[in-house]
Amino acid sequence: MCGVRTVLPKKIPESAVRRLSFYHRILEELEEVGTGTVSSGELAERSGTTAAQIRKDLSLFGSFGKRGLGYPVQDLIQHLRTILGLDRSWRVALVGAGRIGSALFEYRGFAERGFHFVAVLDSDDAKVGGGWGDLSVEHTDDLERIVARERVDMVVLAVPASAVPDLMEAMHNAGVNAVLNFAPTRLDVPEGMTVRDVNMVMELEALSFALSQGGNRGRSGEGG
Amino acid sequence: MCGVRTVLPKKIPESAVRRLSFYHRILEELEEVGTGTVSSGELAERSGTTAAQIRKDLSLFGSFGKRGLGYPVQDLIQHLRTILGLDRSWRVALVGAGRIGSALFEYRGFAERGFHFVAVLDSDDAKVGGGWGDLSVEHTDDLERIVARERVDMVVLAVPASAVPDLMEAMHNAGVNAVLNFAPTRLDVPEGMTVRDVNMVMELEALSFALSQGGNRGRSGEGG
DNA sequence: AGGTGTGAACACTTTCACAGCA
DNA sequence: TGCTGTGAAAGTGTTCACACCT
Repeated sequence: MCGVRTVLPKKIPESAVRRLSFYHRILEELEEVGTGTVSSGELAERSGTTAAQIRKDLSLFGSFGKRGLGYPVQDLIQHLRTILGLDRSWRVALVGAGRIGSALFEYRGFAERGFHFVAVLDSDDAKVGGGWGDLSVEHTDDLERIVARERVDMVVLAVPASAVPDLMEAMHNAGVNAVLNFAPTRLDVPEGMTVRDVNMVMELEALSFALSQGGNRGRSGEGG
Repeated sequence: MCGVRTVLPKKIPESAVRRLSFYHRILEELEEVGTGTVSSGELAERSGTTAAQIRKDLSLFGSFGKRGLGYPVQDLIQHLRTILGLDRSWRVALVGAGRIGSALFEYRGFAERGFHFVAVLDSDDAKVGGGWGDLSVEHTDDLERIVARERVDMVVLAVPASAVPDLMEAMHNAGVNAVLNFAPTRLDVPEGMTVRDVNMVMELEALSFALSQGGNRGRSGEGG
């Protein structure tokens, strides 16, 4: 009872979480190559941040390194998994069976990381009943029931902006408190729910801005 | 020569650009309803920020409002269009004709905003020659030629991570300096090129983190 | 020597508060 | 009076620098 522990009494910057997620990915690559230990300097080089940043980010959660040596790759991966909640699998419902929904549904990257689709919903009667892999499309009217039945942890929301408010309420009632939103609209987020927005048009507009303004060059991206 | 001008001698926070993009969208909705003037307070309410934030953001580019009144909706839209580079259309090449590429290609939201696909590229010979709308898929080996021929302004990059480095070099040589990257890897961005990353798995991991950590609730999203 | 962990300095963003114009 | 535009204050995130451990 005095090994390294994952403590968390501070508030964690949004940006730090994104970086941790990225470190995790890089560490997995290192593990595959058989690297046993890695220094913050080397991780920095590979992730495009600074060594200090990495040490700070990790120190938000505990002391995982050995002075003079660096971080043991396998241990650190395991710690990051625990921190990020990747040491379990997540049950995800896809709401919106359109083009984007379809692409997301078929994208293998999600399942690889432990995010599994357990239901597909749409409000279009013509789509309801259709087969998507092992699943068949159900009606959004039944959202609450489906969430309960499938023990849904998260929703991927790929519907038109106009459909969002009603669905938000339904999800809230159903006890869903994590949503990945592709609708180009600002959600009214109830207490206790976490929402992340992915808005590809806005990303293109940021590029358009950069090209138009001449300045503001170089990396400006984020991890949407 | 003393009307409102769009000045830009400062450096613009990344976050401000994203918000401007969002204000623009809201203003268009207001215009449709026939609103002539809007105050920073009202815009704040609709966009989920604060009035001060909005005034600061806009003041980075000029003085578009009238004291005691607010901002004239139509004028402000026009100004934002100019600032964001949305007063013209952009020629976009899609590199990577897989599932995600396909969904992006068929997504109407891009064209509505003036982003037009003018070429589709892939490295898979089986896909080359296939018809995508009016376009036919071309080989990534010809990237430089295609960029020149089609006067490509931006690339949407939807390829596996392993293909990225070579393509980055080709794009750089071709003079492309805006890339929307869907590959889950950190690009090495040459001077003068702007890259924005969209990484949906990382977004899910952020949700996973939020659910796991109990704390850190409420909106945490961004505009991907 | 080598590299972590961390308080303190710094830089950047957001919020406040108010002068000034319609 | 109402609301913008903006310096100054507060807050947040990043970088520095060094004590400390191996």
